Formats: sequence, C-alpha cells, structure tokens
Amino acid sequence: MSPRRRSKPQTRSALVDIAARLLADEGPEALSARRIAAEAGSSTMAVYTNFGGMSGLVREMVYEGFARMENYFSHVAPTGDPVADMALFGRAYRHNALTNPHLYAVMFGGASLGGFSLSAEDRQYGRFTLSTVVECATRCIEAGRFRTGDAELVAHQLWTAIHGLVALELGDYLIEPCDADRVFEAQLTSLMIGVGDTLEAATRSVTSSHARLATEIEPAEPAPVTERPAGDRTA
Amino acid sequence: MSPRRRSKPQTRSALVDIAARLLADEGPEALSARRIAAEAGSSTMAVYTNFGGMSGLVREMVYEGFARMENYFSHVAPTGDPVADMALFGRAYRHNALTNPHLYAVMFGGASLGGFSLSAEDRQYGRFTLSTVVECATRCIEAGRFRTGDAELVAHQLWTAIHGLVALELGDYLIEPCDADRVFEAQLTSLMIGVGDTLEAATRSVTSSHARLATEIEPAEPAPVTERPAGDRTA
DNA sequence: GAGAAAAAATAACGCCGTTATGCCATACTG
DNA sequence: CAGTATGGCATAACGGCGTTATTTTTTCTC
Repeated sequence: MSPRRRSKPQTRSALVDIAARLLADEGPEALSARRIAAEAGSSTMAVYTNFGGMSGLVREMVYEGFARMENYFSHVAPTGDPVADMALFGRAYRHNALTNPHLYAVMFGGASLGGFSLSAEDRQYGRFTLSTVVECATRCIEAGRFRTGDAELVAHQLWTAIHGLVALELGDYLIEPCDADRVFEAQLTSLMIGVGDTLEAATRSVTSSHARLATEIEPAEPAPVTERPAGDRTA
Repeated sequence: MSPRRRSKPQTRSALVDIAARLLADEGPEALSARRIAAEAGSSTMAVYTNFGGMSGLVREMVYEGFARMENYFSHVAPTGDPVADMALFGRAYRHNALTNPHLYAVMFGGASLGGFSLSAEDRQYGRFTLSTVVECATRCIEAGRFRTGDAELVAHQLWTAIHGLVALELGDYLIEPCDADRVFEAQLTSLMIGVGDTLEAATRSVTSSHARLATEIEPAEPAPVTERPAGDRTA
C-alpha cells in the first residue's frame, strides 16, 4: 500500500513520533504496537526490531518526558532570589505536567503500559533530572534561607508535594481547576516557610515567581521528540 | 466440575473476595475477568451479570479502598492537640497506602484497569472520605494554630503532599525506604509550620504523633472486604 | 554481482474484555 | 401443585492486544 520504506532510521523515528502523537492526543490507551505500526504504514514487527517490544517504546516515551522536563528546568532563569527560583522550578514542573498530561501519567502514573516498568537505571535517570532543583536548594541553604542543611531533602519535599497535587489534578480528583491553583500556591508558600524561610520572605519570593511565570516558563523550542543516543534497550 | 451454585449472592461476594485477594497478592495485572471467574469456579459471565463488566468490579475495589481508608481515619483518637491529630491523619493515610499498595494504586494511580475510570460520583465519594481531616483542620484553625481560615485548603495541602510522597514511594522512585521516611517526617513538620504553626509547637505535635504511631494506627478489625449496600452499577 | 546479515512482512498463539445464545434452576402465578 | 417466566450462569464466539516463529525482502559487505 505505502511506498517501500528504504532504510531503518526512518521507520524508527516515525514510530516514535506517531507514538508520541497518539499518546498526547488520545492518551495511554491508544498506545498499542498494532495501532502505531498501522499508523506508520508498517507491520507490528517494526516495534520489536526497533525497540524490542512495547516496553522499549514506552521507555522511549518516558525518556522523552524527562527530556522535556529538563528542558523546562533549563529555561528557568535565576532571579537573584534562590527561594524565588525554587518556586519557579515548582511552577515549571507543574507546567510541564499539565502541558503533557498523558506523558506525565506514563512517567509517574504507574500505568504499566504493555507490561512496562522502569528499571533501576531508568529511575536513577529520572531522579537525576532533579539535580538542578537540588542545586537551587543548596543555594537557598547557603543564603541562610532554609533551616535544614540537606538540599536533597528539600528538593524531594518540593518534588513529592507538587507531584501529589499534579497527580490528583490530572486524575480529576481536584475537580475545579481553581481549586488546584489555590492548593498549588498555598503549598508553595507553606513549603518555603516550612523549610525555614520567614513568612515575609517566602511570600515575597513566591509572589515574585508567580509574576515571572508567563515569561519564564515557556521553553524556546516546542520540545520536539528526540531520540536517545544509546543503543537498543530490549525490554 | 464444581457443585451447582445455588443462589446469587454467594458467587458475587466470592468474586469480590477473590478479586481483592488477587489485587493484593499479585497486583493490578492479575485482575482479569477470566482469571477471577476461573478462580471462583464460575464462568466469565458472572462478572458481567454481577458487576456489568470489569469496570464495575474495579469500582467495587475502589470503594473498598476508600472504606479501608475511612476505617483507619476513624481509629485516630484525639490527642488533645489538634495539630498532632492532623499529623496522625497523615500517618494513617500513608500507613493505609503502604499496607494496601496495589489497592491504593488502583484508587489513585490511574491504572485504568479494564477501561475503568471514576465517575463524578465516585470522585465525590473519594473526596468525602477526607471530611474527617477537614474537621480536624477546622479545630486547628479554631485553636489559632493555623494562619489561614480555609480548613479545606489545609486538608487538601496535607492530602496532596502525602499522596505525592506515597505515589512516588510505591512507584519505587524513592529507592531507599529510609529516604521516604525522612521526606515524610520533614514534609509533615514543614507543612504544619508552613500553614501557620510555630516551629516549636509543630515539632512537638509531629513528634508526639510519631510516638503515638504504633498504638494508634492499626484499626481493630483487619478491614474485611465489604459489599456496597446500593444496587448494581453497570459500567 | 554474490553472499551474509539485518529488517520487515505474514501468520499464528495465547491472553484480554465483551457479547450473543441457550440452558436450567429458581421464583412467581393460577 | 403444576406451569410458566425470569434471571443467573455456561458455552462459544468476536475483535484486539503483546508476542513469537517463519519467511521474505532489503541492505550492507566483500
């Protein structure tokens, strides 16, 4: 039916692109090897020769998701106030999740698509993405703004708190979006105060981060689908 | 093969029991209509006549999950310090999630088993379970311990924060359990401070709740599988 | 150009949720 | 008490899924 596919990398990236589009447009249920291959004009076997199975393709999506998150993080410009930067990272995290909801669900929702589950290496890769936030927490601590000396702990607090909000938000447990917004803002300030900042300073920082939201949050390019440099990862 | 089934309610509760056992023992992947029916010695059709499909049976699991959560909540005895009570609710929430990890994943993980998704009514039911926590937050506010006057907001902050930790914990993103414990304790104190309590009072409350953990957290009965009183909910 | 190696197509296996059909015991009805 | 109808369950089938074995095609290498 379709013109003959010439070489290999073409079909591989085509499969990734189509999978990403299906995931974004129709959600995780639409991610099936048969569907993707049919949409690419090839047979189901292409998924196996290129990714070693469905789980390999899902892994590609997960890594793409972390790349997008890292992209948002890298576009957070320092404001001079490390606590405000911290809040900006929180906003970037939530913005990324709300922009790519289905992708985020695959990354953290434990959707277990096609029997996929993250390997220890994958999890380490995911946690590595937060290193930028850990560095920011270190700056906050060095500036004497936080009570604790454990930057990683603070980063994990921010991460888990925002993940919880976003997860329930995406699962429609927080029905009205304004609810989620209010909880998010309150959580941000409460966290900054709770880890040691003063009420006034934390409020100022979070408010300033809110003001910078529009200009800071969007990355330059529209986060295109990228391929991993390393070799195949058969499930 | 099996002796003739006499009446209806027997097979129904058997299906629920087996489904709950399969979910707890082998995880969400083991929850299939065919498997459950086979384990019950009946045919697949029993799932449809009793629950209108797989989604109905999953819904039963979700309601059971909320019942267990409510059971843990109802066994939280007031300590006299409302903020300590608040921390106890947080501990009860996490304890329930870690005790029934697969059930918790079905409730909030968006696993989308058998095309199941919560209806608006279901979500409302889930949020209603938190009303106990909202009342506790009200007591905290009336005691002048919290800065805000919005008890529901505070309850949602606690909820989302702990859910985020638990979700990542169950997804093995927080690799070492001691990590999760540390983040949980820090999150609890940070939240209590952040929403308005003083450093000393919050630390005292959270510490006292930690001391009460062993005796308070376990409910009397082992949370048996119950049936919903209402009629069938065909998907 | 010929042979070797990689990739894709075809077809099959076993699982899934779901549905249509028929049986048969139960529960009403006269 | 007999006859009937209702409804729960079994049997079997349909389409779709991930996966695998086999065969065919392509592509690279010598």
